[in-house]
Amino acid sequence: MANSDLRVRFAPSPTGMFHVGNARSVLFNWVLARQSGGTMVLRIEDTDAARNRPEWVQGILDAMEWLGIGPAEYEGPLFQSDYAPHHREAIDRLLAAGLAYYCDWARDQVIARTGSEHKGYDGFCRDRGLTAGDGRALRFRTPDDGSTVIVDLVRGKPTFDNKLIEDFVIARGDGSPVFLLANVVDDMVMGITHVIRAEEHLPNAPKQQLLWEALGAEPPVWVHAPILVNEKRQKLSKRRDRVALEDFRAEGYLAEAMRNYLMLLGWAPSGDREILPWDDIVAEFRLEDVNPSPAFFDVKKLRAFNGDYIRALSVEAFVEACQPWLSAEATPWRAEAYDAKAFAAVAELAQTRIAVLSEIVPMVDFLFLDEPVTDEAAWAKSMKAEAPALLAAVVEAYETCEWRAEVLKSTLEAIGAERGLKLGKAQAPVRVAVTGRTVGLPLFESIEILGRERTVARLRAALDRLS
RNA sequence: GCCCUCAUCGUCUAGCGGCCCAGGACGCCGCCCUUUCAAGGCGGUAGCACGGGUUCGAAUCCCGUUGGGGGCACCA
Repeated sequence: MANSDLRVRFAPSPTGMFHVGNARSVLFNWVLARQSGGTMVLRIEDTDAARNRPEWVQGILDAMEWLGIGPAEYEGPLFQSDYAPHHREAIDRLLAAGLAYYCDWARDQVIARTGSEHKGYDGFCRDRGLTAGDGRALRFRTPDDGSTVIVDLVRGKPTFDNKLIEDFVIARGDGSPVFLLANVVDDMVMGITHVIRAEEHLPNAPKQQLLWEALGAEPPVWVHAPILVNEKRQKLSKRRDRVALEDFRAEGYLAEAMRNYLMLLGWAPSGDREILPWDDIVAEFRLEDVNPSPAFFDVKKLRAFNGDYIRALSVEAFVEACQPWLSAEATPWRAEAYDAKAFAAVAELAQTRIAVLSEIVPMVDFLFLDEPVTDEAAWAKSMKAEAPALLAAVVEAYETCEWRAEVLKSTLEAIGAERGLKLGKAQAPVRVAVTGRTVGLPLFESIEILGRERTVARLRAALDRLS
């Protein structure tokens, strides 16, 4: 699609958390703008004072930047609150055209009148000729017959019976515009041609299209992307589910993996590929091919993607990527104890063993801790009857043998063999004594890097504990 | 309740009337490799919701049923 006139927008409200659903929405918008040579505008919908704080806005900008959508990639940020004059003007026009009227019925009165919470407003104030007044909201006069058909790139042409669209509120009793109106006016003023958002907005589309038409403008093309659901198939919620982009980032998910995974929810590239270069995704993505049904946001699969991305990193890049977790204030070891060279030496071995970057900490902590954190279950499982004698023999040998992984291995192998133990069995008590765990990096390479002094000391400590 | 919407392995999906007794990926299970654990390799498990049509032929088209989801504020 080459259409440099295309203008899309990402319009989050600064509610304090950028979640994966938001991430997918920006990505869809941005990809479409990018591949058409069009423009994406970022509009912060800050009209609700209750949920509007400067740091939340920064959070949106940061999240986008992390995803690879920096300031140069969009127009804005524009703020809805700056467009109040336009909202006012639109309201006046609708009023003048007889398409809007004042109504003093509050929600609970509407409910009392119809006897149901879900029947909705029935147009009671339509012809009461109310003028502007304190507490009187402004309602839009919707058509009595016909239907409203919206053009939606992923869903075809959803059709709504106008009779069923109530005369909805466009301005509150205090005169302030409501989302339905403000959102439309902003899109009109900003020249938006394609409104790409989540499916939860689908029911708003006919109302908004009616507004576009009433205001004399050509409605946009709509795109209602399927919502993301949890394992119980409910819409992802920040209260219930793990959805904050920042949390995934803090846990060590790579932005590249995240955006690749997100784009594959509801869409698939050609061929049997899933993990593919971002440029390929940008080139191939088609909104028309997006599956309209809700998609489960599967963290397990995201994790698998992330592991793939981690393994695809060069060792240098991997070392670099791990730094935030190794030098964080929360590391279990003292900051001075961290040894960059030692880490660089084991990095390659660790790279295939973690799926999210934060897992690097328990993987290498034994190198920087004065004493390893001993997992008691691991200890109980590995320190069997033959352990004392075996460890004693290992101490003796390790005090003098050449300090190289191959030698350390063959030495232990020989000691094990004397006792009828294969290497797999013989290494267990040594591993627990040195690293505190039953699983981890290849043992002899780890020991070589740890050094003779510390290794022997740990073996001795374990021996002490056993006696 | 009303409106809208969706429906291929447990999950994400390929499939757009014959190439499909349905392909890939995640998960799960085996085997190989192996210094634990990973990674990697090989193999396996499992699906077209149901019922009617249309057609020589349907996962693919139509209708209905069932089931899922979203929405129904003077929030956004």
